[in-house]
Amino acid sequence: MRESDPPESRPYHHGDLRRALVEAACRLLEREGAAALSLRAVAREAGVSPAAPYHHFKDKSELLDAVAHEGWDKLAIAFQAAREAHTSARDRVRELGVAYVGFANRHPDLYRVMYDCSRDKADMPADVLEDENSAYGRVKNVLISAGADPADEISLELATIACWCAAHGLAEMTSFKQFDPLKDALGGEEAFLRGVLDHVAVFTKGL
Amino acid sequence: MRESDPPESRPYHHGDLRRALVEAACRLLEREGAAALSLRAVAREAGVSPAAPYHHFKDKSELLDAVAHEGWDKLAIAFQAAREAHTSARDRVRELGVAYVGFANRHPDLYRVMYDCSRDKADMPADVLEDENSAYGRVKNVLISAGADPADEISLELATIACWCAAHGLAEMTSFKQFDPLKDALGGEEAFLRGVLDHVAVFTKGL
DNA sequence: TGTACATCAGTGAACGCGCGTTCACTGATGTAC
DNA sequence: TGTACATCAGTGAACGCGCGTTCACTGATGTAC
Repeated sequence: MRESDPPESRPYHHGDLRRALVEAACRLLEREGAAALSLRAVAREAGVSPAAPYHHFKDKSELLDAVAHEGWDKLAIAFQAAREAHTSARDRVRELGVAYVGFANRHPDLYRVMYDCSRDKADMPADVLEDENSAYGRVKNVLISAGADPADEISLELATIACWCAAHGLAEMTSFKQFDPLKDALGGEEAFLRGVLDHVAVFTKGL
Repeated sequence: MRESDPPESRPYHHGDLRRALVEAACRLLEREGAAALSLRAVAREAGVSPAAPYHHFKDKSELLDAVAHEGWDKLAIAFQAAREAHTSARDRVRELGVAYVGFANRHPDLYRVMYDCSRDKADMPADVLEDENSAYGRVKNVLISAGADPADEISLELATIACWCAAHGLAEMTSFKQFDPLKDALGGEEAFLRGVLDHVAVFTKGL
């Protein structure tokens, strides 16, 4: 209801409709889920005509890209917090996983959009992979800072992929209702995540 | 074109339209992907009117369930083959993973449907979880037969979930084009999967 | 400081599309007598 | 063995829906003189 609260107060020109659309999309994702995320619905949520978004995005997929980008930014913040206060290599890798999966668990539909965009961009220029800010680069860096030997390239790549896949798998599956009893037995979502991640180890030279 | 090959030869009554629809759906998944899997498209592929499927399935989601079921059956066969000829606990767990992920890699869109159906059924009666033939039950059994202590219940559950999540994550991500160079360097898809899975270990009492 | 005008960022109606589902129907099948 | 009839498994036309996108438009803004 936010957008229709003062319906006549919004000026003809919006100010920053691009931003407003991305935020409306995020709100919709939380409220109605990924299946409800149509361009028209986003425009509606932002209180604007269905044609308006086309002044800011080439098409629907460009809007989705922006939403995904927003998501990765939010995740980066969650990572920042997790990086502190853990000393052992094992702990740091695990807590990165907890941060990643916890984020996906708190924003499952946003995470879906993020993941799908990455997937579709799978044939992007390779240097994106090496980007410090990409999830992939981030995982690799944590492994290195946790002691992995960067000289053993192939092994490090495989370990990074293993980490990311395990995190992604858990991220998608952690909301299975089937796990609820176990979560309760362990004392909540985070304890459950730590429990699962404690049963996995990643190997590479140096770890 | 299979269905329109002898277009006038098909009798008015189909014989086993239910089966034919499930097979048509699988063909569509391979050929056009999950996004193209509409009820109408399946009927079209089977050479039948859009209303015909309703004599065999309550609605679209019931057809999807049948397709997913078919998928799990196919996966079970792949598992059977993987169970043989590996002796060490580590190898057996890993080869189960290779079989699972390899299947998902060969049939990515079918795997999507299977996974989505499981997800939607997440509030099913709990005994499905314990079903020997469920992916979950199967993983757990391999862990036990590989030496995991079934008495340490919580730990075994967590290890099973860890396995399944890692497998699912890799299953979804293995088709990322970004990994192609590494796959080539290692000598193919299977070598890549073994490489990644070799960098992960699952812990529980007895392993 | 005031005005003309190009540009920008919206509107709202319309387009064609494919979807899931329903409906009244009809052709084929098989069973009872 | 032949026939009447209930039942089954299809047809094809139609429903309403929401979608992405385009279009001609108009109101607001800001810049040049």
